[in-house]
Amino acid sequence: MPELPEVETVRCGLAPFLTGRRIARLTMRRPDLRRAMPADLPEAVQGRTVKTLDRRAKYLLARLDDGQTLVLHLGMTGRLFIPAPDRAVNIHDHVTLDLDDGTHIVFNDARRFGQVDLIRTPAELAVYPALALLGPEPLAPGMDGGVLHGAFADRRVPLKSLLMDQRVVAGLGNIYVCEALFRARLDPKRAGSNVTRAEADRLAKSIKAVLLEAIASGGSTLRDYVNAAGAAGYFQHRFDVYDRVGKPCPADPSHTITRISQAGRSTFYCPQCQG
DNA sequence: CTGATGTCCTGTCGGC
DNA sequence: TGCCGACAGGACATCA
Repeated sequence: MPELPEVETVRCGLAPFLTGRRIARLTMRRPDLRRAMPADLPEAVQGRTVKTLDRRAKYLLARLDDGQTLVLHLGMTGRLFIPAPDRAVNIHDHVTLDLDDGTHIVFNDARRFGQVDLIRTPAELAVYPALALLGPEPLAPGMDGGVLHGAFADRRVPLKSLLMDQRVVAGLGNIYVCEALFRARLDPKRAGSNVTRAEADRLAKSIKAVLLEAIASGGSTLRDYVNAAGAAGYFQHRFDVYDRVGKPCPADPSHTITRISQAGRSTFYCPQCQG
């Protein structure tokens, strides 16, 4: 579900509530997500104070005062939010957090593709596989066309798949890959190795632009995503190509947005503009 | 190494 | 209205 802009929106919304607060209680209502949560998670974090809530790619990292890191990934349908006072407990509320000031936070994930894990030490954090293999943050100052061009060299994989690969650039998913490729007017089927430096520059700028705009809009809400307060984002109204099969191309209304399948996922693009 | 496919799980939507 | 299949924002394993 949530790609980088949605995760960043959640982080911004929850950080003020979590930062400096002590975890009074963590409740595991259902530990068997895609990977099981550690059985001793509640005891391990109880009484600890959250120093910061950070984001790496699509992962949220709550740094605790004893050197532990609580890792959360929202998968496809995960939500992390502060429920309204009258909200009833839902069967997909897998973890709840109670903070020392009475704040209540819910991790809800219908499809259970998400992840909640505890990294016990900084040393363990440094080698945690899911994080250690991640490529550069797309919004980092150093992430430019040169980085992409280097990562694309000798790769015959299509651009779409390369950008979905979290080792190439970390945090993009199906929506923003499609949107960035359209903005850069690049064919999703193009092999990485024949992308020029100028095209890579264009792509890097397009990725940054679409992510920043999406973050400014509070992310995208298709089915499940909601921000920290449980509200929907707005960026879905500004998609150029994603989920717009048969609709006119925003750049030239005489063209039609088309859907193809790449690596088992839908790709939306304009065959003329991105030819 | 590559690229395609399958898998985890539940919900929703469109078509009949 | 009800049923059924297709599809869904991620990440990873497995296969040829």
